[in-house]
Amino acid sequence: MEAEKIYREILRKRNLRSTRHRTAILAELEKSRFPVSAEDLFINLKEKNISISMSTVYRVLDTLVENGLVIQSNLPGANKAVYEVNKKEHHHHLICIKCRNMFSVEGCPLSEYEKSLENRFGFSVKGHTLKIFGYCNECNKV
Amino acid sequence: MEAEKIYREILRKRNLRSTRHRTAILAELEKSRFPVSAEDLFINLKEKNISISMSTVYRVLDTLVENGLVIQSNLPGANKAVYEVNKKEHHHHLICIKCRNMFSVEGCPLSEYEKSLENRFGFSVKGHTLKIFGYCNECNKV
DNA sequence: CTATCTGCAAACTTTTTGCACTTAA
DNA sequence: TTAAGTGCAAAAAGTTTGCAGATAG
Repeated sequence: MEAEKIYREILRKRNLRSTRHRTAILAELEKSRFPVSAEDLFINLKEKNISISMSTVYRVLDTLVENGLVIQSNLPGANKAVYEVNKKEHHHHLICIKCRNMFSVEGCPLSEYEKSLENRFGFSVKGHTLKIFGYCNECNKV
Repeated sequence: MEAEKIYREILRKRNLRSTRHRTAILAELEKSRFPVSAEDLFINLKEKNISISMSTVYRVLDTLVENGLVIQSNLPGANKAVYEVNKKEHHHHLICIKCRNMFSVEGCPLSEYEKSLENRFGFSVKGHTLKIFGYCNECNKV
């Protein structure tokens, strides 16, 4: 149960109570290769015989998002949110328009661009999201 | 009624019937400085005494999106979609986290980056969305 | 012990759908 | 004339909330 200790630690740092559900959801997000919806989480936890309700899933996700542990985003066309752990390394997403999987890529080519926006428009940049759409390596093969 | 002719033309090119509602929604989107929700459109049209129902707004938006005339997107945290005309010039969005307005910026710094993704991951890029969050010029002044 | 978390059921918001009627071409 | 568009009301899908009971610290 090393992993569980880590989550308790993370939560404690933010003055958040560490509950069975919060650690379970963090663990679940941590091990997922790509962002998942609230319902995905609900189903995954149920499969592990963790008893939880949708309202708790949403409430836990809300607190985790508010505390910067989790990132919430929306795919165009899908009218539900997806969630992923906030890896502190800034990253972006490759989204396959065939299999709908979402992959993370580290690194970011935008810092120069952001500076230019501040100069041109007086817009002070606090962050950004970049999503790249296309066909993933697997789907290209087919 | 020059403008109306233009929309009829645009629709005809795609083999879409030109209806009062389609041209009205296109016109509405065209003149909006930033993306609007289905409900915004509904209200704006009602204010102009154009009789329309929400289902028609959604159905019209769906066809316009399918035919590439309109772009649909979702802001994280807001659980509703927003729509804008698809200006063929590729552009990005500045989103003010205070006043929530969304501004368009032309130009794009990402073509080199996209090539590198194709090389590194075998991911064939078909498009991307970039949203920049921060404080707009107005909100910075306050 | 007590503030916080949780489950349930109900409410709310956004979007979709079936069907009868209307309209563009 | 007729295939496509529309309004209405109802349903679906996603998310939020109030409240009574459970739990972490």
